[in-house]
Amino acid sequence: MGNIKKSSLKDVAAKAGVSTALASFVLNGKGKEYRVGEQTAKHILSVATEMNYQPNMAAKSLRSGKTNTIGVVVSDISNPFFSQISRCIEDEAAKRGYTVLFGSSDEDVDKLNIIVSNLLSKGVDGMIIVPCENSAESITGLAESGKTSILLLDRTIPGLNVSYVGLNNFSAAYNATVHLLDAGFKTPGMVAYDIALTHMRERIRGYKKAMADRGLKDNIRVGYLKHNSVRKSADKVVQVMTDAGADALILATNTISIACLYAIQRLNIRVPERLGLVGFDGSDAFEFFYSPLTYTKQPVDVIAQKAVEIITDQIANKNRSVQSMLIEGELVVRKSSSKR
Amino acid sequence: MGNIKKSSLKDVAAKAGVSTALASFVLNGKGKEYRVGEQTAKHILSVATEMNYQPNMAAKSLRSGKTNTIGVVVSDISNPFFSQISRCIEDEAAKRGYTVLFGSSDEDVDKLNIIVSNLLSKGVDGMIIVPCENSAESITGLAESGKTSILLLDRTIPGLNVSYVGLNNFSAAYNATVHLLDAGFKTPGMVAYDIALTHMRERIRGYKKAMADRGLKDNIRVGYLKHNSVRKSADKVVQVMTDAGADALILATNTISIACLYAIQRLNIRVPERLGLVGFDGSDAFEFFYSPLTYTKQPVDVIAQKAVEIITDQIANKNRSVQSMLIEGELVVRKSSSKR
DNA sequence: CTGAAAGCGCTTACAG
DNA sequence: CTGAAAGCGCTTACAG
Repeated sequence: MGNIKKSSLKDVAAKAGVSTALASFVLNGKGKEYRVGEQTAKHILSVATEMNYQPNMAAKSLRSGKTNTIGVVVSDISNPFFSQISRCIEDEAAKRGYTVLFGSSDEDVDKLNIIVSNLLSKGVDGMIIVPCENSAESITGLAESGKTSILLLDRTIPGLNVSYVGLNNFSAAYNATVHLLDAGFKTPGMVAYDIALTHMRERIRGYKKAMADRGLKDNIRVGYLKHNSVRKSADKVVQVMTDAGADALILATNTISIACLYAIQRLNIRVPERLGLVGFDGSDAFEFFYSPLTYTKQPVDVIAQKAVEIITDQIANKNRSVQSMLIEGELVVRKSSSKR
Repeated sequence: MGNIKKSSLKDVAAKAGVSTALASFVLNGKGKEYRVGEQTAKHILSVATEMNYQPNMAAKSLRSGKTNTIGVVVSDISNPFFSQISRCIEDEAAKRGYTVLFGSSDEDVDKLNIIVSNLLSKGVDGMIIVPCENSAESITGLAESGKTSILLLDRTIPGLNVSYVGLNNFSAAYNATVHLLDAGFKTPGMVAYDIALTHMRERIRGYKKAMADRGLKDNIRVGYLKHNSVRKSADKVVQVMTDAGADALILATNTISIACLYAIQRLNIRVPERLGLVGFDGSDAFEFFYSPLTYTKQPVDVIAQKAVEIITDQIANKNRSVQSMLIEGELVVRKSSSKR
């Protein structure tokens, strides 16, 4: 039992009767490149396997300046949207030989800064960041420092020339609104967050534009939930908006959707008869709500895939070539938005 | 822009006009211990801040043999139960100065082995592992190698003397069964997975024991879902069990619960009139199912907290002192298990 | 084709 | 109270 010393490159080299250089070449698959004898190579490999050699990543990193690690800062990894996207990022990164380090900012700049700073210490080769409110300054600083590659996810920072992958929020909200209008609803409103982040702004803008395009400028109603008391404010906002005449609601995020469903259940409002509904992101809860929810589905796998693709590309090519990409959402139509 | 060189300890020391030793002591909070002059200490600290010094973790790890990192291997981080527990682990670990590295095994030994091997390379100080089927051998090997501290989560490996934190599955299932019987159901059955893992075995054992204690040995019915086609097999199993006379079901995991709810909805079985229900783990979906679900709640935060506490303790004390802990679940009673 | 050696950034006995 | 120096495990020019 216990304390079996891990074998080092040196041990392997010694046992194989070669120099550490040779062992290193072979073990890193650079045997051909450095024209190591085929016999020698095979021998080294078998010795390494036999000794159960595990390279010490700390040493590798220290020497190479690369960690093959990317940091991912989301809002909260226990939120279904982010846990799904994290899982996809993990898989996609693994395919490319990268390990992922996660952190949850809770939409708080201070936490975000601490996480970023830790990731920097860990020497991540790049970071995928979901920026939170008031994080523009520190992220800009990070980007300009050139210490690591950055890609923004889900939301971007206007004016900052950094890669970004996210949903086409504008069109998603636009389409949801048009869908409700086409289904016969007259005065759809939107329930959003009281935050100034781009994804939210774009969703609101998409809704407003659709209303304006249909000549319903005067019926635009946006209700704002407080980020730190979603459930409570949902009760109020849903009440206020329906009282004011909204006959349908576009729920601007996953969490907002759930919170509003609870509110609607409590307020006993009939869906879709008295209130049409379009949710965001999908959830098992949407299926079991008595009137299954129509919702905008984000292709999480595609988003994750593109994000990892771009960031690893950036890392590999050392090019600061900024690439951004908007992914189109998909409207999944169900009962909650059917007038009849 | 670009390529600002990160400042090293040496840079800080040079600028402060001291040796790297001194700088190292002070920056690691060991100034007192090594009796560094207070002036000197302050000066070093301010220079470090000014230069925005970030220690290079790779170098620290290489030198110290510690990474202040723990690896966490769950089944699937996008599964709500695991994403929640991961989040709690992250927070709890951060409090203690540890960073967490996650991996998802998908209940597959090969994937688990790859992840473990990667974590070992990364030099994690300890691992929290949710063992999957057939992983007993490799985990035993890992434990015996003494290369890292291990704690098993959610499930354990019988006969392996390793720390373990998980729910008291036996009593959770026992209580759920008794609850259904007390509520007036006569022939509750259990829907479980076709796997031999301890958490599942214990839940089944708890159910059977409760039935036996109530003299209902002959009415014991356990239906097994296939792990790789949960939804499909749920349709069949629910049908078969109700046909066979089950008037209530205990759903043995979160995923099983959701799958069975879909099946019940499709089969149009009235809950709780024709079928009483107790789910597992909690979910928003449970709330919106037309007959809100009674369920066994796992205190995820406590489980995560204990797990991190024990593993960090093990790491710090280098003691192989094995500690195990069973956490009691809580039955949240709702409509789905009320006869009237 | 192969080996000896420098050096990545840090910590820590060891001297003073 | 402070400094010079070894060494953690690896990679990679540089010689041969």
